[in-house]
Parts: sequence; structure tokens; C-alpha cells
Amino acid sequence: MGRSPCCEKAHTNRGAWSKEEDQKLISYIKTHGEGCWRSLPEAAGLLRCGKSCRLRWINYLRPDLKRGNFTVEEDELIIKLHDLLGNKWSVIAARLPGRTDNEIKNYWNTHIKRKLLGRGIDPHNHGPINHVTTLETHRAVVIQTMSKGAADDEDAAATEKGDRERDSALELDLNLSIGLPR
DNA sequence: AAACATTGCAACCGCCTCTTG
DNA sequence: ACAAGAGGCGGTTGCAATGTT
Repeated sequence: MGRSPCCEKAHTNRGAWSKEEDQKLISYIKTHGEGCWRSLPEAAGLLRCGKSCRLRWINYLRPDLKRGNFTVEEDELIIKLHDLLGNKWSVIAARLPGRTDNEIKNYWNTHIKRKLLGRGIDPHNHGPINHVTTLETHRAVVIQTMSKGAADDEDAAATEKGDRERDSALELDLNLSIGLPR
């Protein structure tokens, strides 16, 4: 048996947000601040799931959001950060003021991927594209990953500590790479 | 003008991590 | 130490807008 859902779907609105819903959410957060997302919908008079409210606020209603087209500088920074971090959209977003992880993720998938492919760069590993071997390499990686899965479970606990150490090292490396102070 | 294809992005889903009791 | 609940994240989907035939 899985976890219980975060909200009762039968009694919540889904899909696009209306102006009225946006206004309710904005005015509630302006008055009470960001708090318990689970109880917020009822308190704010919204028939929405808490997660949905959080997403709407973080990605579209927050007053500090930049919106509009990405600049060339932002493009290059995203590419650089993705090269260093991979699909860590929230970490990348943290380094782009006014941008959200969802926005960057969408922008990556719709624009930057194509841009890199146009330059002959593989968007996954940021290396040059080898048209002949790409498919074979991909297959090999999939097979390797699948057979490696079981062994990884056992190693997971052991690698967790290493991950944290690597993350902090990466943080230093990252700041140096994009020209920020440590 | 209509039908169809493609693109872009808002929103959802499910899993993982963190916090709390 | 453990379980449960809440928040956070990345992957994916659905659909409106736009472009093409």
C-alpha cells in the first residue's frame, strides 16, 4: 500500500489557475506569509492541493520573479552550471536571481538543448556529439545502469557521506567556475 | 480558411529528503 | 531508532498558441 495522497482529489480544482484563485493566494501569503502549505488552501479559501499552491506561488506569483526572456549571459551561465551540476535545477535556479527551477528546466528542454545540439555539443555530457556511436553508447549505458542497480542499493548508504563531501567540494569549485566568492 | 504539426510552458505526479514526535 | 507527515525536487504530461501545408 502506498502513501496517502497529499490532498483529496475529488474536492480540489485542477488545471490552470484563475485570476480569483491567484488573488486569494497572493493576499493570503501577503497577510500570513509562506507557512504550512498543507493547511493553506483551506485557510485561504482555495479548493486546491497545498502542493499546487506552493508551485503556483514559487513559480509564478512571487513578487521577486524576473519573467521575460533569458539573456545571453543567463544562457551561458545555465549551460556552465548544468555542465557542473547536471539536472540539479533548484541549485541552478538558486544562482539565477528571479528565475525558478521549473522555468530553467523548461528553458533547458525547449531552447538550450537545441542550441547545444546546433553547436555539435551533447546536452547530456557537454562533450562533442559522435553521431555514429551515440546510440550504441546510450544502449550500453542503459544496460550497465540496469545491471548495476542492485549493487548500488547496497552501496547507497556508504556513498551518502561521500556525496555530502563531494557536494561541498563542488560548491567551492562552482563558485570559482562562475566567478563568485567562496 | 481549414486541417494538421510543432512548440512552449504551466501544472501534475510520484519519489526522496527532512523534520518532528 | 523509528515512523509518519510535510516540503521539495525532477521528470513528464496536457493543452493553448503558433507555424506550416
